[in-house]
Amino acid sequence: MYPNFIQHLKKYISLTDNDIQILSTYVKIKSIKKKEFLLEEGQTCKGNYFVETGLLRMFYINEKGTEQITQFALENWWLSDYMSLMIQAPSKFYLQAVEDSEVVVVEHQKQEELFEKLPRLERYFRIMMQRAYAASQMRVKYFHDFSKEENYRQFVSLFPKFVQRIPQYMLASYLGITPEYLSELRKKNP
Amino acid sequence: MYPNFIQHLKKYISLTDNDIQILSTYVKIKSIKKKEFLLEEGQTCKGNYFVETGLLRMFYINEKGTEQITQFALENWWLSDYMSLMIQAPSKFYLQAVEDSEVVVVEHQKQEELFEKLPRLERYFRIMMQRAYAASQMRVKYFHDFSKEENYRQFVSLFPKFVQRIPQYMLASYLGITPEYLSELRKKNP
DNA sequence: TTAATTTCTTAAACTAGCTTAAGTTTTTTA
DNA sequence: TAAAAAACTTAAGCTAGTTTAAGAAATTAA
Repeated sequence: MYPNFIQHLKKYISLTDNDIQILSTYVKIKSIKKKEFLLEEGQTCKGNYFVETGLLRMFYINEKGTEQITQFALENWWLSDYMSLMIQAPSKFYLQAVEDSEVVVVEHQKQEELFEKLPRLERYFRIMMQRAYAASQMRVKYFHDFSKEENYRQFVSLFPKFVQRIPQYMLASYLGITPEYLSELRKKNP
Repeated sequence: MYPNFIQHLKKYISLTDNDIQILSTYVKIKSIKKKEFLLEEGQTCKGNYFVETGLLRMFYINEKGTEQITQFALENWWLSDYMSLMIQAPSKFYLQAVEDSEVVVVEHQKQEELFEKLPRLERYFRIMMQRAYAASQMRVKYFHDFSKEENYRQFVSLFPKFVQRIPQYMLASYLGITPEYLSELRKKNP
């Protein structure tokens, strides 16, 4: 059903077959096609999403009306608008599939019940949130540290396979540069 | 001893007097003077720090040799280099007191034992990490969304009292602008 | 396999924010 | 309370990255 999800859980906490059985009644799997949305601006975020297969992006529309991508999520990553999810308030973000994807959904309402049944999951999610936060602390550093050009070169050399899975204008948006400037950088030194 | 810390915990989880007694054998309080360090570049981060009173900052030295502040932590906030803490590798960051401060220290070695004794703390830290990550998701948005000038005006109007506690060059560093440019912005419209 | 749509490129004019350098004001220390 | 150190200001010249506009190439749908 969702082998990556189960394997991922087992990397951080121990789970019996019975635990997994219980878990299965609290989460569901959802298939979404490329360009479909899990969340749109103005909606309240309903769930925390684990990418079983595929690729998601998080973005918002800025005041100029252009998409600003803030995150991607590949296989084995969690994605959500955690502020909207936590306080159950309308989101400014969109969550959308970049490729046809399978996601494991933990709905907000079910999450508390799930933690009561399987308190060990608090530990798993504590580790996930700490990892995500640690990554975002590093990202702030890179963001300040490097020029846009250096940021681009760094990204391409660190994640070459990922770069092949997304159109160039999405990479530009994620890096916070215009597609025109990215094009210039590639011409200069591909 | 650390009333803010205990009160903060009790906002998120229930704790008996006995729990608090156990807790007290796993954490310690540390007084640090203005400009003293909790962590310096090259050291491995040894603890997670809760600001009982005072004000801390996190920064690194960039390739031009200037300090780049990435975070501040006021009363009731946690601060650490979570990547260094998690993987116990040398840090690129400094953690320093901006004012004389009292911090509650949860040492990395003790943390796992503490979670075994008081598993409920996993929940508390899960919530703390989720809050921190949610805040950082919003911060990425503001960072992209606003010009440096708008970012400055936003910050000052949201946190006027905080702005009074830090020197201007630290605010400039946090906002990612030069002190000279900040000075110009203030002249234009204070 | 053609048309429609989406994505990418080129180049020139422009601007937000930086650099440099010198001077002034405020805070800390002796 | 004087001297030293730290923090802030001013202004001119500069550059990384944007904007605008038009066209070319690649995907997708019919």
